[in-house]
Amino acid sequence: MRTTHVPVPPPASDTEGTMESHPAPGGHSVRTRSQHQRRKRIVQAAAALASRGGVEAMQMRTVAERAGVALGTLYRYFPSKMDLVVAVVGEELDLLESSIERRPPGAATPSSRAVDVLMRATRGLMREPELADALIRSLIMAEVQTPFGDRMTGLLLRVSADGLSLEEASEEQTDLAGSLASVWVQELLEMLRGRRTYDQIQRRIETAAGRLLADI
Amino acid sequence: MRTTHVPVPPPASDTEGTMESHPAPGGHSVRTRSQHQRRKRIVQAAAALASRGGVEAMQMRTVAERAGVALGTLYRYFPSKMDLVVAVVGEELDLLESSIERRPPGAATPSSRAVDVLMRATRGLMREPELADALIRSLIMAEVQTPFGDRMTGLLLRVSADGLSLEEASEEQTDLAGSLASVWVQELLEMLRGRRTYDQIQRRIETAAGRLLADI
DNA sequence: CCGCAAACTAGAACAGATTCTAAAAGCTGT
DNA sequence: ACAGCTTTTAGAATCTGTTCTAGTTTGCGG
Repeated sequence: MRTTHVPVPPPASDTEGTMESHPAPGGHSVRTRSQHQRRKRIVQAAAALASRGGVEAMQMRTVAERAGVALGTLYRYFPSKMDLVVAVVGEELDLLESSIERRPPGAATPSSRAVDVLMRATRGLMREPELADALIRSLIMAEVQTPFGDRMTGLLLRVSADGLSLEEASEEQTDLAGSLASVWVQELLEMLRGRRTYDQIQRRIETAAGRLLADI
Repeated sequence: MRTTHVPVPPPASDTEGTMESHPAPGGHSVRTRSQHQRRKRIVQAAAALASRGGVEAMQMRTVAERAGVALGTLYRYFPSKMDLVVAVVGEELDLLESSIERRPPGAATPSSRAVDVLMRATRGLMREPELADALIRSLIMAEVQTPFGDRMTGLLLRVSADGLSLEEASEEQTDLAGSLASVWVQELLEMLRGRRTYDQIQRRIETAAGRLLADI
C-alpha cells in the first residue's frame, strides 16, 4: 500500500550510488553507467517540470515521458512521487552547500553567519517559487526520512560554531541549530503561502537566531 | 483546478455560523439547524475515520457514507479534503483551549508555562497518533490559511506573557512566540515520523523556550 | 395549495498516482 | 551464438480525490 521501502534491488538509491554489490572499482559496468544517466535524466526532467507549474506539473507520466523512460521504470527508480521530490531537493541542497563553500559567510557573530546562510538559501529557493513550494511541502509531508532538516542543521552548526559537525556538537548545540532550522522552514512555508515578505522573514530569523545561537 | 475558495454561498463555513443572510433572530429556520447537525456529523465521521487509519482511511466517499450524506453534499460543506481536515483540527484546538482555561499552567516562568502548554498539546495529539499525523501534515500542506499557527502563537502569548493577546503584543513578542510554535510543530512532525521520543521533544522545547521566551 | 430556488441524493465521469502484466531488450557466462 | 537472468517497455487496470449531471426533496413566499 503506502511507500514501503521494500527489499527490491533496484538501481542506486542515493545521490552517489557507489555501494554496488560487487567491489569492482573500475568503470566498466555499462549497466550501472546507463542507469546513472537514466536517473539523472529523470531528476532533471522532474526539476524542470516542477520549476514550471510546481508539483502539479510534475506528473509521473509527464516526467517519465520527458525523461524518455517508461512509467514502470520511473517507479522502479523512485517508488513514489515523494521519493522523486526528495531526490530533487537533494540536488538543490548540494547546490546550496557548494555555494556556501565557495563563498562562506563572513559575518562576525555565529548568529549572523547563520542568518546569512538561511537568507541565502531563502533567496535561492525563491528564485523558483513553484519549485520551492513543491519541494518544501512535499518534503514535510514525506513519510520517508528526509535528510533535509538534518542537513540544514549540520550546515548551520558548521557556519555558526565554526566548522563543528553534527557528530561533534553537543546535544544542546544540535537542539539549538535544529530549532533555528525549524523556524526557517516554517517561515519559508508562510512566505510561500504569501503570508510573509522577505523582510519579515529576515527579521524573524534574526530575532530567533539572536536568541538561539547567542552563546553557541 | 485547485481549491479555489469560490463565491458559492454554501452553508456555515466556520465553527459557529451565526452570520446568516436574513436577520431573523427567532429559532425557526429548520434548515440551518439541520445543516449544523449535518456538518457536525461530517466532522465527527471524519475525525473517527482519521483516528483509525489516518488520512488514508479518511476517504471522502467513506466520510460521506458514514455521515449519511451524499458525496456532493460533503463537497458542498467542505470544498476539499483539506478543508475538512482544517475543520477537524479546529475542534481539536477548541479542546486544547478549553483545557487550558480549565486548568491554566501554573509554572513560575513564562517559558515553563509555555512548555507546559505545548507538552499538554503534544500529549493530547499523541493520544490519537494517526489522527495527529493526518492533521498536522495536511495542515502544513494546506493552501488555505490555517489558523493553526496563529492560534497556537496566541495561546502561547496568553500563557507566557500573562494574558497578552495577539493584538496587544509587540512585534518581537509575536515573533518569538511564533518561532516557538514553529519549533513545536516541527518536533511534533519528527515525533510522528518516529524520529523523536516524547522526552527528546520535551528537552528541545524546553531549550528553545528558555532562550526564546527568556525575557518576554 | 402552487411554484420557485436552494439543498440534497445517487451515481457516472474525470484526473492523476500507483500497480500490474505480458512482451521486448540487454547482460552475463558458457 | 545460446540460455537464463534482470531491466525496460507499452499499456491496461486500480484507487481515490474531485467534478458533473439529472432528478428529488425541502422550506418559503404568496
